[in-house]
Amino acid sequence: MKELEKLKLENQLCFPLYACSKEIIKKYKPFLDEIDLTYTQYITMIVLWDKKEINVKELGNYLYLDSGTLTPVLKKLENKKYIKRSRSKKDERNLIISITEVGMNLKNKAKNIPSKMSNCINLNQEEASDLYKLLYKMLSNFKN
Amino acid sequence: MKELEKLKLENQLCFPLYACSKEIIKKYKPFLDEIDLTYTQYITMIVLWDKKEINVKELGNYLYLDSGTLTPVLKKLENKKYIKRSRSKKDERNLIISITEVGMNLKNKAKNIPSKMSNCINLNQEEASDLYKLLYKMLSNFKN
DNA sequence: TACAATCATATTGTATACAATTTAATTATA
DNA sequence: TATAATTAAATTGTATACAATATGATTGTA
Repeated sequence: MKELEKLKLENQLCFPLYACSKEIIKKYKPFLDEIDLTYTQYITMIVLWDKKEINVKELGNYLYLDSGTLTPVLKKLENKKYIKRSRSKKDERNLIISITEVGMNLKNKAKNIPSKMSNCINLNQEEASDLYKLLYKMLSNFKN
Repeated sequence: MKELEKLKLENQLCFPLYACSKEIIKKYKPFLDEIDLTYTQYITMIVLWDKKEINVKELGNYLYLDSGTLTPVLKKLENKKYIKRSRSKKDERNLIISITEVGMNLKNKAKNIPSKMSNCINLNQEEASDLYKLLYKMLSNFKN
C-alpha cells in the first residue's frame, strides 16, 4: 500500500480501536447508571472488588491510568462511600485505597453487567476470544 | 464462567480495547507533536485530506463524534489555518468545513506517520488484518 | 400560510485523560 | 548524618468526550 493510501481512516488500525472503545463504553452507560458509576469508576471498583486494598500506583498499573486521572475519580468514589482513602503508615507517600462494606455490596448489583454487555456485542465466542488475545498481545507490548 | 468471574478486568472485552486505544494514541504523540496536531485533530484532518469539504454532521458520522466534541476541535484547527468554517448558503444550519492550502500541505508532512506507527505495534500482517476485521465487525453493529 | 416538528450546530456542565510540575516522604550516598 | 536523588500523589493546565439543553433554520402540515 502506498504511504498516502495508509493515511486514510479506514487503513489505520488505531481508529477502529478508538471508536469501538468509545462506543462500547456508551453501551455500558444505562447499566452503570443504575448503580451510579461511570465507566472509569466501574473499572476502579472491579479492581477493588478483587483486591480489597491497593495503593494508587498499583491501581494505575492495572488500569493504565496515572494519579492525575485517578485522584479525582477516587475522591468521587470516597464521597459515594464505596472506598476509603488513607495514607500508609509504613510509607506516608502511599495512599491506600480500601473498599468499604457499601462498596463490597455494590458487587452484587454489578454482577450481571458483563452478561448484559455480551449481548450488545455481535461477536461469537471464538471471535471474542480471538479479539481478546490480539488486544492483550498488543497491550503486553505497551507495558512499561 | 460464573457471573462473578466475568466481573474481573481480565475477563471483560471492553477493558483491553479501552486500554489499547489509549496506549496507541500515546504512541502517536511524538509524531503528531511534530506537526502540532492532537490525535482528534489528526483524524479530523485525515477526513478532510480526503474529502476536502464536509459538514459537521457528516464529519461526526465518520469520526463517531458529535458537535459537542467537534465544535472546539474545529475552532482550534481554524485558528491554525488548516481549515475554514463557513455556513452553507443552501441551508444555513449546516457548517461547511473546508481544507485550506496550508492544511493540504500538512498531508505531506503526515504521510509517514502510519508506517512509523506500524512499527510500534507488535502484530504481524495477518494478526493486524484479523484485528482490523473484528473491530470493524463490532463497529458495524454500533452504527446508528 | 401560521406554526409545530425536526434538524444542525453551539453551549453548558460533568467527567475523564494526560503532560508537566509541585509537594512531601523516603532512600541513597558523599 | 546532611543532602542529593528518587518516589508517590496531588495539582495545574489543556484537550477531549458526551449528555442535555439552547438556538436558529428549515420542513411538514393543519
